[in-house]
Amino acid sequence: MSEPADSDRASEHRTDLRVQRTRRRLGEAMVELTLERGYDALTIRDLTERAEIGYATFFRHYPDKEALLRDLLEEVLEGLMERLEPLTADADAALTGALVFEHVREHAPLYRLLLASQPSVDLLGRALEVGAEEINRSFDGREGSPVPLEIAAHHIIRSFVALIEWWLAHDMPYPPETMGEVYRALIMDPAREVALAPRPSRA
Amino acid sequence: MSEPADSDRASEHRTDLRVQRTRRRLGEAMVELTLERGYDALTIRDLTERAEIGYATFFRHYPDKEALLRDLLEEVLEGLMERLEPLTADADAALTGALVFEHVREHAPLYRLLLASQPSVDLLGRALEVGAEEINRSFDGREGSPVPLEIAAHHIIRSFVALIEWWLAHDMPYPPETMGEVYRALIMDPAREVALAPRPSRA
Amino acid sequence: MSEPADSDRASEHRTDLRVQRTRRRLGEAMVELTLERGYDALTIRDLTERAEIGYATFFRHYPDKEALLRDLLEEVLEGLMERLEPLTADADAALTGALVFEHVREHAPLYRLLLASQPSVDLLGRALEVGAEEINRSFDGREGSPVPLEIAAHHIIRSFVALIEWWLAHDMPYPPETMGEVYRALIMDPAREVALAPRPSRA
Amino acid sequence: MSEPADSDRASEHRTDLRVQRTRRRLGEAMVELTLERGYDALTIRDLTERAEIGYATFFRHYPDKEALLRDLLEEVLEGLMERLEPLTADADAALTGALVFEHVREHAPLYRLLLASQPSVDLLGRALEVGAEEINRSFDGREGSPVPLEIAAHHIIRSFVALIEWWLAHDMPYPPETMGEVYRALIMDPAREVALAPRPSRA
DNA sequence: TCCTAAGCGAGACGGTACGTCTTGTCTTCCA
DNA sequence: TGGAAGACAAGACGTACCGTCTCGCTTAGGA
Repeated sequence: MSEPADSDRASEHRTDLRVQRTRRRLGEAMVELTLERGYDALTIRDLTERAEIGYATFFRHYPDKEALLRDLLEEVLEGLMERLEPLTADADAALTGALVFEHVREHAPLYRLLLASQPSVDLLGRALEVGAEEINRSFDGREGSPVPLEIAAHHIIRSFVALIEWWLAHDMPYPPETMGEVYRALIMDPAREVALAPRPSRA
Repeated sequence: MSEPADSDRASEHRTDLRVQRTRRRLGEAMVELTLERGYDALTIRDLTERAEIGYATFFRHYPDKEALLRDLLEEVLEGLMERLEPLTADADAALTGALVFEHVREHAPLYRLLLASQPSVDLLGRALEVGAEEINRSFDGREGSPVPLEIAAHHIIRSFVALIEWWLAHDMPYPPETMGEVYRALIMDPAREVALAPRPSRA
Repeated sequence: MSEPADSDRASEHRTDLRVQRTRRRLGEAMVELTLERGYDALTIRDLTERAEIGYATFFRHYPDKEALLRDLLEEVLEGLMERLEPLTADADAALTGALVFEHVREHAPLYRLLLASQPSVDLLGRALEVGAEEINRSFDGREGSPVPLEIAAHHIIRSFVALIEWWLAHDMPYPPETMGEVYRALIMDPAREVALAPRPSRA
Repeated sequence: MSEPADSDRASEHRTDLRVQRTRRRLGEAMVELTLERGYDALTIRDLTERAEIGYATFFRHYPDKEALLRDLLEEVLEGLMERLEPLTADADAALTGALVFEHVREHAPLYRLLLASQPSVDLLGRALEVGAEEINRSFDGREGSPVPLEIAAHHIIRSFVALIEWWLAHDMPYPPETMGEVYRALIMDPAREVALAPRPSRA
């Protein structure tokens, strides 16, 4: 159940079992090697040797290293974005935050990959800008305050990710629920208070 | 006058004026090209061509691309660290924060370079860990709270940098003083409250 | 009816009509493409595309490009060798020569293929050495002369082929009979005179 | 004295001693390996390994394998063409022929290379067509005969080369003078007689 | 007439060579 | 004599081709 849908990754070759096996091996090699030696230092030859496939075969599946990375992260990034959406003004921050941390824990290797490869290919960054914009809209129309709204939105998203990074780097020492509380206390509640003067009652 | 102390950068060639000229040109080329095309995409050949020096000459001054980067950023990173130190529990957050933003504005190109090259060579990251540790120590001994101290320290540092990033990316639309206030309201005050004293019960 | 005996070409697949069709198409593609672009430049993919058969199917019939070539040329080479045999010392050179040119004209495409592929796969060369040896034997025992017999034999064969090459390259501008005469006058008669009898002193 | 002018081979790099060394090594490797395994079978990697230079270095000197071949053969082909020119109707065939065989003997390895690479890159063939045309012109205006002039010219050139081929393949068993006589007796005199009815007196 | 063996198209795959590009070292040349 | 120019080794990249293989579909030709 943890790897249910290998089916929809890339556009072609969907049916052949060999194709799935090759791509799975490449993905595993990518995760392992990126965490061992860093994304940039990886050679395509390294990947194919670790995956035990032919060198040229790599290019039959992906045009370059980054394409494989995207393919691997696409799914988890979508999952993250879905769970980030509810971070609107009114939702229960601790709860929705905890759900994100749960998701991170379930896909820890891919999240580590996402963060380790961030520098070269800023997949995360571009996704987060979308997220920030969304929060910006959801807050919009509320009463102003000393802190501009767009700054608050950006702050929420970036600080959240920094929290995730810290959590993974320290091997998830607290449960997702605790991290959700931390998120609410340290990030979401202050942002609400400061960017939207009267904090909406959570009933 | 603006760049008086070229003296201590690298180990050799200290006296020759040509050496200073060569390094200055390389530094300028690095800043320009990194902002144009990204740090990773830069070739040493690109740098030497833009700087109008011989290809091999580069290696007489720096062992690789990263060494040039370090040389350029060393100074500004030190300046940043100095201004980050006062961010202890009791200092006036808005004021000390504003000083940091002032420093950023004065060295905007180098800060852009610092942030643009962040992925590949995490100079900033390692510096910030030191900063976080420092904050951690300055907070230490205080009374506990729902948010672990180390998380709060990490959060303060990272969120601050994210704020700087946003400010630079949006071409510094607010004055440093305003940004200092934002920093205090959005980051420092909440962190103090939540990590150093039992938050008032919300029930 | 024009190609009745496709039966003995290769060892297997003898009965199936589809096999014969596939091989015929490959042969035609080989002839066309070699004359268009040269034997060496041909890709097996080119052949199968022109022949409108599957790529892998090629290898079900021939282990490599050269095997197809051999298969195509085997028959015509045998025909050539048969017609070269009578070129002994005493036969009527003009007549037997003309028979060879007739054979060339009848199988002009294959002879062009033979000559165009000569460099890479010296089928012709090895066949001709056999021919030269045969002539050598047929001349043997005759009286010596200023020109060593083995040289004369080699000369007869090679010059003959050069004549054929010229004739094909210029689109057979003379009838086989004329070429037979040319062969006799330019090659065979002089060789006889010079290798078999003491040439009259020119002093 | 046998290899006096390495200086003018290709267009650039003329002065550097390293360049000359590299090219000399590549040339030697080309000659050795072509005679060992054939021109077509040669890999650029083979050449660079035998020459003990880096793989990529090859391409700094020649765009491909054929360019190296041309560079090597340019000089000797010119020498051959010069010595082929005097083969006009009136020159002393045995003498001028002998000069060609001398040239071949002096540059035997390069001539072997020329003949071994003939298939793929018909340097020789194209040169010889020029030679044949020249002979054609020099004969022209003479009285006709049963053998068309253009055929005779082609025959002279091709048969001569076939003679050279035989001589090299059999390790030059006769001296150049003898081969010059053979050439006159087997090729030139008959061609004169048959293509230009009254042979011009040589006195 | 059916049914079984085969030929066949499609295409994934491992492997190898190519020609290009970049890095860092080292040598040659020149001012 | 010291710095600029650039040749060089090493090796990654992405492309092209070869020859092998497996999977299903179709079809020939014997029962």
